[in-house]
Amino acid sequence: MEQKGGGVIIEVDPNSEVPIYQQLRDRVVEAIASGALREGSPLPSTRALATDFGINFHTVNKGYDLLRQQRLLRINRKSGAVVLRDGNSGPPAPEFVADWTARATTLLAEATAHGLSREEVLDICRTILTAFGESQEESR
Amino acid sequence: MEQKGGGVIIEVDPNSEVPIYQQLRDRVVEAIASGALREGSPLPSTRALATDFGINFHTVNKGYDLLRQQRLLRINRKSGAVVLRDGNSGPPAPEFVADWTARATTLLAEATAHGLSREEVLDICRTILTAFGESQEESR
Amino acid sequence: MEQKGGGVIIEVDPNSEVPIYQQLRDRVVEAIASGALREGSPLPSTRALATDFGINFHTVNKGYDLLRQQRLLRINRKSGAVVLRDGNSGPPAPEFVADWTARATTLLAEATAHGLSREEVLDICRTILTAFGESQEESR
Amino acid sequence: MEQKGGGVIIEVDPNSEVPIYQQLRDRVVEAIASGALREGSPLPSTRALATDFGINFHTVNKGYDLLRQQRLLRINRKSGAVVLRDGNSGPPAPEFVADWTARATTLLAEATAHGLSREEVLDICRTILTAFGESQEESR
DNA sequence: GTGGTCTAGACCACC
DNA sequence: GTGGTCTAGACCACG
Repeated sequence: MEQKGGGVIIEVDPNSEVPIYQQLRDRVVEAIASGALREGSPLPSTRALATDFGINFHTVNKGYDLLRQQRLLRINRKSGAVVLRDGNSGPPAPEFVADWTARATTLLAEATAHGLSREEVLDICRTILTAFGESQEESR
Repeated sequence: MEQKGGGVIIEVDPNSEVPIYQQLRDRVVEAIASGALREGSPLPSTRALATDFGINFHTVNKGYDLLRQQRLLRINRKSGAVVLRDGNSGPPAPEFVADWTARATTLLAEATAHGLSREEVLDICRTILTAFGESQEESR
Repeated sequence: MEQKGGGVIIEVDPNSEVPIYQQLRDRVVEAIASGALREGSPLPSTRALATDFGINFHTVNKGYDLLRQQRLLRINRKSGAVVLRDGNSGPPAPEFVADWTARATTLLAEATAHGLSREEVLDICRTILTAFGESQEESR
Repeated sequence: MEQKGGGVIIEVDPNSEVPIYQQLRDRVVEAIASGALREGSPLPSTRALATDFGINFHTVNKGYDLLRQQRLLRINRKSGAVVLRDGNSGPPAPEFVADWTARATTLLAEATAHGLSREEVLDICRTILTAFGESQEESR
């Protein structure tokens, strides 16, 4: 999956533990967060992306469907898949925040239990979020 | 699963879509992060916890096994399951940090894509981590 | 478990003191080392292999799971179990080498303590490794 | 467990995955291979070693028993545990060689499957065996 | 009484 | 059809 400029945005690892459709979803979410994809950006057709990755197009379909369920993607028969929202499209739904907080709690607990200090965890998070922000600047 | 003081530490929802053994793992990790469980703390025997939750002991076994794989639990034939480390047991393995950071990237991307600002995300993380810290204070 | 050519690759002894799922893991590892199984080779479905061996499919599952944990097997819902790597799939992870060396130290110490000389031990190792290499040649 | 010279020979890690009695056995075998312990060398009494390690003396007993089963240790009520043989006490029993070769096959297969080449494996084995030999020189 | 192993059989989700 | 999950119940080794 490539950008107009030629930079490859998305890659998946067929040998990874995590299912391919899940990887696809994750990479698209990250691309939206980093600004590489924005509200209204078109995504490749499922078949095009499937041949691109050398995977079954049902797998791509499933990944897209996950994104649709999360209100990040709109899928039309004629216009294909279009990014439905990005970081600048307004505040999140309250139920999303609740669900996300629960999942964040588990993830942060894992870091804490393994010995990362409060400040180390926050530093990592800051670094990740800053990287998103900088990419957004660039892509404007 | 209860503490000496009588407070229930861990609960599991058999109707959730996330597997029971996974929930068990998550709750134990959170209990370690919050200080409710510490290095050396004994966990209930698989059979005892199973009857406690009204689930099969194999399910408990699988959850405990996940924690063992993550080096958070030691399982002995005689002494049962014992917490192997907590937040004060020293720094994490480098591989863990790398893996955790990758997972955190995806989770933070999700928040960003849905419209949470950098500061909002950091505030939520701070709140969660502070709650862990305060619980640890209490349990001293 | 058989090959196309008809040769039986894997056998398991239900009366051994070593657990069946462990035997299964060991035999698969040896089959990969000898070239009988290669990167991409499909393994029988858990249920099929179970009836083949006259054992329960949960036991096969556990053996397959061990191989998955060691990054030797990929398990998909649709394509079943597939060998993830073999001797020609690139160098090992450093952690693996460290862990393996520790285990090899104990095993070689055992031979030395029982009176096998340095050269005798190396000869046995050479013979085993050569047998692996020859099988790989044949299966090309 | 210490030598006359003061050097600690044996240490066990209570937090390891591998059972303590197994670690004890492994360390004793390695000590014999390296020449730190020789035919006739006395081992500490089970109770002394147990208090030394801060473990149950039954655990030490079990470790010693494994060594007795392998004809490496003789246990008398009055004279305590004595090393029964070392690398210079003559050739091994044929059945030991057969059993050892089978276990070595599995271990070497693991290395091969993970990508270590024949020569790399042999180099590691040579290094380990050389380290044993050099220690034996020193301890003469 | 503990965990470890194995069997048997059920239902689910996915493709 | 596949694997994933859960339940139920059995026997063993260990301590």
